[in-house]
Amino acid sequence: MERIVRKYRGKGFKLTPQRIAILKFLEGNTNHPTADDIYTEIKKKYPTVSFATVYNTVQALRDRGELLEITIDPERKHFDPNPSAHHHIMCTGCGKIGDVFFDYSESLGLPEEVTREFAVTGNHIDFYGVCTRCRAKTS
Amino acid sequence: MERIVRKYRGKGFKLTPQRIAILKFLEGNTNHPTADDIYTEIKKKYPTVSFATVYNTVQALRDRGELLEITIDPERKHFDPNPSAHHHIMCTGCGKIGDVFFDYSESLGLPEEVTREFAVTGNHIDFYGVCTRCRAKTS
DNA sequence: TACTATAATAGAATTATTCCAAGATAATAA
DNA sequence: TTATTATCTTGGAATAATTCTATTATAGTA
Ligand SMILES: [Mn+2]
Ligand SMILES: [Mn+2]
Ligand SMILES: [Zn+2]
Ligand SMILES: [Zn+2]
Repeated sequence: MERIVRKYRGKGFKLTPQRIAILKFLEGNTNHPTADDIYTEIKKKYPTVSFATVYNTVQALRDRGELLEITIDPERKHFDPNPSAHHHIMCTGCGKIGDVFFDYSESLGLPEEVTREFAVTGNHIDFYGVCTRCRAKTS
Repeated sequence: MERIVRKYRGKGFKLTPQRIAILKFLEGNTNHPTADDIYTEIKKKYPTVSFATVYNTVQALRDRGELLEITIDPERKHFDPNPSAHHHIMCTGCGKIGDVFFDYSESLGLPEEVTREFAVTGNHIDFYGVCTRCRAKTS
């Protein structure tokens, strides 16, 4: 917690109790929570917290490059406190999202008809699969 | 149009005028339209068409593997009448989505810690970039 | 301790998408 | 053809995710 406070204080990022709670929840979190996941968690300690605060905070973090919005799930956005370039895999059974830490950049050259039209700035791979637990169920 | 009718008739896919109009609009369409794009277009000829019909139809097509739902745009779903495996690139300026026809499968091996947990079934790459027109504007 | 820019909040508004019940019609077979 | 019926279309309501707004509160700073 002290680490978090130290990291953000004095960077123009105002640290309120709600924000600190959100930052603590996100710190090292690899579950790729939704806005509702964050809201539900913070509400335990701050029952009056609002969705507006959750969205405001993740937007502020996103704008500072501290957090990524993940689009792999067609139903809703998921948030990732790890802003380093990496990819994701989602279980088509339960929706669980896992990390894929591997840099494929070297392999992702684009056809000339694409580079003629687009100046490429980034990429993200969505993998799909079935997790261990879901395989156990179905079999 | 006759080709479309021939393709779907007798496959348990009931062909109504609205559906034929949607199929015609999608046929060969590489613009990755949203539900609203489809609705707006069909409404020109069938002013009473509803969003329910648009969504019902794209769902029916999706379930038959004739159409893909694209998640590259965090704001809304886009639909792609080309169900063959391919990837996409979106302009971060105007949102335009282009196709990337290249099979990267060979290069997308996954780390063992991932394959230990997930049985991989598919992948899709989102590329980001800036299109020609947007580059012209900004410079 | 006072000041002020910024944040938190409730709730309304917006937007995308799904659901539902009633009427309409495409496909099929007599 | 015509009758049958499963499926589709439709308007509108319902849901769900996200954003906006006006007001009140407060963190950081002087
Ligand atoms: Mn991640
Ligand atoms: Mn495409
Ligand atoms: Zn699973
Ligand atoms: Zn553009």
